[in-house]
Amino acid sequence: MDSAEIGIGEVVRRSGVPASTLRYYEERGLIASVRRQGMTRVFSSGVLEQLALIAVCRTAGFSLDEITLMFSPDGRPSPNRAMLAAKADELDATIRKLALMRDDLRHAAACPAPTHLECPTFRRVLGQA
Amino acid sequence: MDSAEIGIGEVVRRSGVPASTLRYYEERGLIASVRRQGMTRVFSSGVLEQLALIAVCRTAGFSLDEITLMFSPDGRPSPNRAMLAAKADELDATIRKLALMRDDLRHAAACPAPTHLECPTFRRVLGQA
DNA sequence: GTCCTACTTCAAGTCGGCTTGAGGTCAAGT
DNA sequence: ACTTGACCTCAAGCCGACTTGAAGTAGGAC
Repeated sequence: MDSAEIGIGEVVRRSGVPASTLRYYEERGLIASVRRQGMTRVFSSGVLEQLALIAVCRTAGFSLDEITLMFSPDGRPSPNRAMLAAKADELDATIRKLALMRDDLRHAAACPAPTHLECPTFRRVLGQA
Repeated sequence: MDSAEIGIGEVVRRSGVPASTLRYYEERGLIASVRRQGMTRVFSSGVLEQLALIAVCRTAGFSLDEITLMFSPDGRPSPNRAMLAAKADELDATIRKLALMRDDLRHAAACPAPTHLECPTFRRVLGQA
């Protein structure tokens, strides 16, 4: 088990996520503290992984509401398999666009042509969107 | 050449981007209308490709300011090749995370294990963030 | 016992990215 | 001449995701 209990300060130190954001996420139901010790929150160390997961989802463009629907506050995926699969497909389309874009950026960084929008390499990405 | 001139209404119809957003983008310097006809804007049809480019960049998580720096309002990439290459690298890292995440979502949609965070397949993504 | 530091709540503020609304202009149709 | 509809400007509003600030508390070191 990696269910060691850690305080909010340690979560901040180890995750880089500010305390204000942790409280906000808890309020929104994205994470949960296991209990209170006096007034202060006690988290399971598993929250660090949940935070990583949330960060990746945010990068992927999902809103906090969407993430809440995808994963319960204990970090387990939602039982709604269809939704997860749909999100995976969404993500897959995004990834393909971004890969083209990445290639085009590299090309743009290298290619000296002034009329870039007429360069066939560069134009590929535009057909996708 | 695809420098046909089109009105804002046609840009809206063909791009799906609302007129308010087009005006906002113009104000921000992301796009430019070639001239005014009376009071109304006239765009080059190339603006449709610029809008597609902007949409992809937004999906990639770039801010309007970043996009402004990367591409001039006529759609040509910024002369700052180092920045473009850096953005490409950034994007590449993002793509790798998203690809892991996509695989994990698919796995989560298929895998019935309740203790998902302990599943090795699922945990890969967390090491990356 | 009182000082410090880490924590707490709650309301309000900020920022990016648009959207909305009021009020005006212009060109074409009837 | 007048209405309609597409466009305009400018200021204000809105939403998501946080951040900030004021005011309070719990627990340990001295």
